[in-house]
Amino acid sequence: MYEQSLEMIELELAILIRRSTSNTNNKKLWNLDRSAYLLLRRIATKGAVGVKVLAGEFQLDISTVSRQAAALEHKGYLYKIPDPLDGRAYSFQITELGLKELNEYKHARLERIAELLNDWPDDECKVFGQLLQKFNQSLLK
Amino acid sequence: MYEQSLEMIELELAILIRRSTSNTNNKKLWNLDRSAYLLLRRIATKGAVGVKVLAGEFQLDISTVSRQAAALEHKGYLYKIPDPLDGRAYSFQITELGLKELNEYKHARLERIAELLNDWPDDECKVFGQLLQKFNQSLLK
DNA sequence: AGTATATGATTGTATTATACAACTATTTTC
DNA sequence: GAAAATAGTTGTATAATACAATCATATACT
Repeated sequence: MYEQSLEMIELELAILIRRSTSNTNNKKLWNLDRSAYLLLRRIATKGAVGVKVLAGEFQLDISTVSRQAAALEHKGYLYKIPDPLDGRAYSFQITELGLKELNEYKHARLERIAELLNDWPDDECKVFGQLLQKFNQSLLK
Repeated sequence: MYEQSLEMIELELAILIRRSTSNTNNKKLWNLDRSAYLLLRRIATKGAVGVKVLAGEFQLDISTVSRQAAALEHKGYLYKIPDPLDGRAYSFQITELGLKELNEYKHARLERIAELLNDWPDDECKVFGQLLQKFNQSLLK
């Protein structure tokens, strides 16, 4: 009984990752994510930070985040602020353009997901969100 | 109310994909997946098929699957069977070694996930599995 | 104060997963 | 039997990632 749920979760997680990382379908809806989306979102909601902190939060290598942030800076979505207390350090802040892009992208994602869930009852959506959150929290440990 | 659940699902899905595709933590537990695991699993449970069918099922490009299958063949996990009716076509079948590898890997995954869910009540596990499955099905459309 | 060590960030290099395009060898259609 | 379609592979390019080396500045030690 429990074992059966476990197997189901195991399989469905594998499938979810598989479908979400194939470019074929979702193209720009699940792929910008992995790099830019959460980064922009993090900065937009919790303010400027340096790459070290970001890398810690995302559990990515610092070099990876450094490149991502540099790419976003290059696109004009982020700008660098030198740390006044530490000559080595910078933080990245989001620009107006970055905020605009972020909101458009988020909006597109919400629309797409709403479409997927359009025949789901409200309480299932609620539970699904909560369980995903709970699962993600467990992944941090 | 509904909007709030939607936003939560949207965010948590992004986080789940993010965490699952970083190499840092899970290393070999979420990364072999994307390529080999579901492929081996598919062949083990539903029998030999060619790359075209696999690519269709996984919504990947045929060339991608062709390389993945070739890699697994090279490792001795799969072997190629020429189609007796069509000189162009092959199907891949799993070897004893492939089956062994698949089971070990699956076992490791189940263990890891059981660990993550160890304090979840049975009914939450059950619902989580069902909703993941339902969501994945909606992704096919 | 001056050297050694630690730290924040970037850059070089390699790997993996992917897609698209070109190609080969067969098969199907007309 | 020629033309078109199809199964699969291989060439080439891109994106996301990690690890190692490096640079510049800070901090710690004596």
